[in-house]
Order: sequence, then structure tokens, then C-alpha cells
Amino acid sequence: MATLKDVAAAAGVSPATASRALSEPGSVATAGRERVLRAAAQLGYRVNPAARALRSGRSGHLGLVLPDLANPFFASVAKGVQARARELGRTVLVADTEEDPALELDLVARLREQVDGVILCSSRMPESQLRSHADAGRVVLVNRELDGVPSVSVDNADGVRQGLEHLRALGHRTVAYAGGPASSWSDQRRREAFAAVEGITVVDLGPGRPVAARGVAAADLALGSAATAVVAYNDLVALGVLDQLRTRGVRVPEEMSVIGFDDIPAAALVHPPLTTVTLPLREVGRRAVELVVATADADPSDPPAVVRELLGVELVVRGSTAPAAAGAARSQA
Amino acid sequence: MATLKDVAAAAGVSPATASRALSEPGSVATAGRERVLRAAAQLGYRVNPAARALRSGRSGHLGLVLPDLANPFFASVAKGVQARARELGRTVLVADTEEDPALELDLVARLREQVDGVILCSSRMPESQLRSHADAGRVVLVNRELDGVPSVSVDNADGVRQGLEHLRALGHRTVAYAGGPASSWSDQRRREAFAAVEGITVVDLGPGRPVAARGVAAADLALGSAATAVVAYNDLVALGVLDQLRTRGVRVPEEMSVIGFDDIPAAALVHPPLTTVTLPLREVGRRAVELVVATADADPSDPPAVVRELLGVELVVRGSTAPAAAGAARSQA
DNA sequence: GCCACTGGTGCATTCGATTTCACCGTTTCA
DNA sequence: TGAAACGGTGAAATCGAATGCACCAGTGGC
Repeated sequence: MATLKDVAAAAGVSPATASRALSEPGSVATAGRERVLRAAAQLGYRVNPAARALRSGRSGHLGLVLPDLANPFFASVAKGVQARARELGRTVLVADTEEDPALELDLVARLREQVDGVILCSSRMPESQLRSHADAGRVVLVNRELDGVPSVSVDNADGVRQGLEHLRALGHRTVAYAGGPASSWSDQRRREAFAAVEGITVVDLGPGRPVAARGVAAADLALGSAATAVVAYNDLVALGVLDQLRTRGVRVPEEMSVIGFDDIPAAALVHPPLTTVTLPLREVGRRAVELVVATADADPSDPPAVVRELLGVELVVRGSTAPAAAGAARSQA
Repeated sequence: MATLKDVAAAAGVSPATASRALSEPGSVATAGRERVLRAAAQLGYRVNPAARALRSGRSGHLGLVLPDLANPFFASVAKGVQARARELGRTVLVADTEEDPALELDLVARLREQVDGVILCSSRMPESQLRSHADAGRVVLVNRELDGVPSVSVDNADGVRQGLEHLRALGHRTVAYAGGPASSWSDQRRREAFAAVEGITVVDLGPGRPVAARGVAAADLALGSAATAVVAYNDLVALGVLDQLRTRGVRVPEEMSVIGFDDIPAAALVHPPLTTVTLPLREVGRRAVELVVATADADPSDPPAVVRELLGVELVVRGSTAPAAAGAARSQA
């Protein structure tokens, strides 16, 4: 493998000049620069990332920590992160925490040393731990907010609001919520949004894991309540609800309406197709990269610019919601 | 940040001994080793990955290149890779090629220099390009085989065979295949397996992108043929087939049977639940890590041990397959 | 004609851990 | 008794790029 020294020798300049010709072309005379560039191409020179990282202190890597790669939600964010990072010439180190806060803590600590900045996605860590990492700098949160820490989130509250207004317009007055993990910041925001909507009685089906099996259980709970509609923490849970309702012989949307969150690919493929809240997840990933690169490149002595982005969401009405049935009136009696 | 020199000074030994105490504890006397370990803990010492990588030539990173992170198939493999890599103290650099062979070529080239080894998943590259990378060493293929290159694959042929035997036992005699990308090695293996099964007439619906929309189109093609069953390239395509069959008023499985591949989470959640071939994808990822770490750690002067693993698959019979209907007899007339 | 300045350049050092090599004292075997 | 083997250690070289600093020739101002 050719080193910078080889290139410099071939171009008849010193390694220092060769280095400058490659990394800040403006500061080198045209003739020499061209010779260096030509020699580099000739020899197939490629910088040694380790050497550069050692001296400069930056690896060019970004860290991405998320609870579950197999969850389409995080997969989409990861794709956005990937794409933008590649455009910026960065590479991405991914770590899957398996929804385990302890593992997350460990992975973040390890990763911090290997990367220029960390994107921490839907962190399940308690606030105190999270803060200790975030305050050390070079961390951007996704779908979680914390004072003094840059973050990118989706407008959970508005998603809930849109869903509930849709249901209210259809005549629903009692709505069940099949919530997500208790440690989920998004879930907390959604719960608050539920409470803030007027004219709808909320039946809380409690927290649960964000998987289909949780939806199966939630469906029966909902049937045992006065609710005429179910809002699920995410589409996976909603799919579980749909499945169980079919098993119980309850027709959707005639007898029960269902709304999901995330708009995963499968949501449009089930029957009835799921009414859900679509989130700009790729964009979330891209923005997070912008933020983390900006903080990584920033002069550490400057006061850090803390940016908080909130991206809009949109209700996609498909076939799983319809006007409340007679049963709705019954529940109001 | 404390450096090795600081630790050595605190422990009263030379940096060389401190290094050995930390990386090969057996080669240092107990007393000194303990002092070093204590000093390291005391000072909160953490190795500088860049410095280590520079001198030793190994970064501890593994590269994972795959066509699409949002595809549950690859997401599962990625999880397996993640998990095993973490256990082995390695980190994973992920690159998403967006199903683009040109981008893949570029990403692999870039990644190679930053990692100890590359796991190349379902490469879409033509064989010649692939070979040029693979021959340079430290590459493990997943779901693709090439002479002289270590690889981990699933037994595609056996999956097809199991599916077709299931269908034949149910009385099906004409089966349509909604294939995947023409550049997919798996698809080629499956096509061959189709041809090898006796007593079944195959209707080839041609190649296509591995997405639901492709299944929608394939469903109509299947209906226009004599086929009484459809085997899809993957579950996403199968879901598209199911959806379109419902739209066309064709009952599944009574009038048409459908079999998918991959067993993604959504497969069990649709109605009817999808009969599909389940693949040990996590395990594939784990094995790939074993192989790539082994090749990375191997003495480059030794003849490379080329291991080819083939992991078993299993047909999961759910609700989308049933005995061939009267229509089957008609098609044979 | 002297000085200050400037754009370019090279020398030498630096980053932090690893690794080679020489060397020490002790033991073991001939 | 001498030589060889051995576990353990440290000094110093090494990895490859980046960079502070000194220095050069050439320019312009006075």
C-alpha cells in the first residue's frame, strides 16, 4: 500500500506539502498540487484512516444507537442516517441495544470513543444516565428531548391529535389506547396528547412491548371496554389488534376502528388496510446526521448551538376506520 | 484523557509492560499486572482505538454491506451480525447500497480500508467485479457463493423443494413462480430448484423487484395462467399477491394457494396467515461474523481456509395453502 | 536599498499504542 | 562448571498522516 511519503517522493515534494495538497488544495501552488494529485492517482494512494484519526482526533465515523434494527421504524431512520452520512463522506457505526437500557448504556459508552458523534435513537435510558452522556457532548437525540441537548423528533402530539379528531368526526367518543414501552419518551408524549383532546374519553390499556403479541392482548381488553376505536402505539401492535379482532369475529372497521402509528410497509398490505400516522423517518435520520456533524465539526470552545427539530406527521386514512357503530351509542347510554 | 504512558507511570512499569498487561495478561508477572490494572481503573484509562489501529493494523471494525436495511430480511441478518460482533468485542460499520450495484462497488471499496473484514450480503454485483474484491481477501459472502470465497447461505433449493412438495401433496400440479431481481443469486438458485422438482409444471412469472407492488402485478399474471398456486420470491411479494387476489375476489387458499419466503413478522399477521419458508437469518449473520473474524485473525501467509456454510430452512405451513380446488382439475384438462 | 510582509515549502515533532530486540537473573541440562 | 533456555522486562523504533514552526524567495512600500 502506498503511503503519503511515497506519493510525496514520486511528486518530488515533502510529505507535508503532499498532505496539504490533498486536504487543503488551496494552500499549495498549482504545479506541485497537480504533481501530487497525479502521483496519488498513479500509485493508487488512499489515506490511512487510522493514522489520520490518531493525529487529527476525528475518525470520520458516526455512531448510531437504536433499540431494534428489525423494527421497521428504526430501520427507516437508519436508512436516512446512512444516506446522508454517505453523502457527507462519513461512515456509520451501528449498535443495536435490543431494547435493553443497560446494554444501551454500555454501547453508548463504548461507541463514544470510536466516533465523532453519536445519534441516540429513542433512548430507553432514564434521564439521569442519559444526561451524563449527553452533557459530555457530541450526542444528538432522536425521538427524545432533553434540555440543552440537540434533538430531532416527530410531532407525536400532533399525530395523536389528528387521529383522535378523525375518530371524533366519525362519531367516536370512547377510544382505547394500547400504549408502548413505559420507558418510551414518545409514548409519554402521546399519552399527554390523549389527555389534552376534548370530547373523547380515553381507555388506557396500559403500557406494553411494541410488538404484535401485545396488540393481540390489547384487542381483548378493548373489547371488554366501552371503546369503539383503538389507537395503537405502533403499526405492529395495530396489526396484532386487527388479527385478534378478526379471531373474535369483530368486524373492522364496522364494529371497531383501529389506528396505528409509523406507517410501516405492511400497514397498507393487510385487510382492511390500516389507517395510521405516517412519520418522515428517513428525514429524521438525515436531519440527525446534519446536527451531529455540525456539533462534531464545531469549535469546542464555542458555546454549543442546541437545535431542536420537530418534524410534521400526517394521518393516512385507509380502511380500518369508519363511523362509530350503534354500539357507540350504547356505550354512551 | 489518560494514556497508556500515564497508566504505566502510575503503576511504576514501562509502557510496554502496561500494554502487555492489558492485552495479553498471561505474559506479565502477577504483581505488576495487578498494579497496571488498578492504575488503569483508577485513571479511567481507555485505549485509543486509532492509535491501536495504526500500529497493529486492525481496527476491530467489521463491515456489513447490504442492499436495503429496510428490508426485514436484511435487518434480521444485520441483527445477527450485530449481536455476535458485540460478543466478540467488535463493532459493525453498516452500508446500505440501495440495491444499486454501482453504489455497492463503491461502498465495498471504501469500506475495505476501514475494517478488518467485510460481510457482503446478497451482493448484486456481477461475478467479475465481485471476484476482484473477494480475491483481495477478508471478504465473506452471505447468500451468494463463489469459488474460493468463504460464504454463508441458506438452502434455497431445499426451501423451494419443501414448498413444492407441500403443494404437490395437496394436489397442485401447476405452480407459478413470482421471481425476484434478475441479479439475485438466491433467485437463480430457486429457479434451478423449481426445474428440478418432478411432477409439477412451472409457470414463470418473470423476474421483478422484491417489493409488494411486484406481487400485485404477479397475482394477475398468475390468474391468467393455469396455476393453482403461487410461490413468491419473498414474503413482501407474497403479501402483494394476497392483497391483489382479495381485490380480484379470488379466495385464498380455497381457490389459490400462496407460499412466501423469509417468514417476516408480518407474514403471520395477515389473513390468511402466510405459509412461508422460514430462514435462520440471525444465525446466518452470526456465522458470517465467525467466518470473517477467523479470516481477519488468520495469518495471511497461511493458505486461507475457505469455508462454505449452508444453513437449513423450514417450511412453515399456515393458512395460505390448501388442497387444489376443482380449478386444478380444469387446468389439467 | 533596506525592511516588512506574504505565499509556499520542508523539517521535525506529535498523536498513543504496539512490537521488536536486547538484556537481565535464574534455572536446567550436559 | 559452562552453556543454553527461559520468563519477564524496558528502551526505542514503528505505524502514517497532520501540523507548528522556521525558513525561503519574491514583492511592495518607504
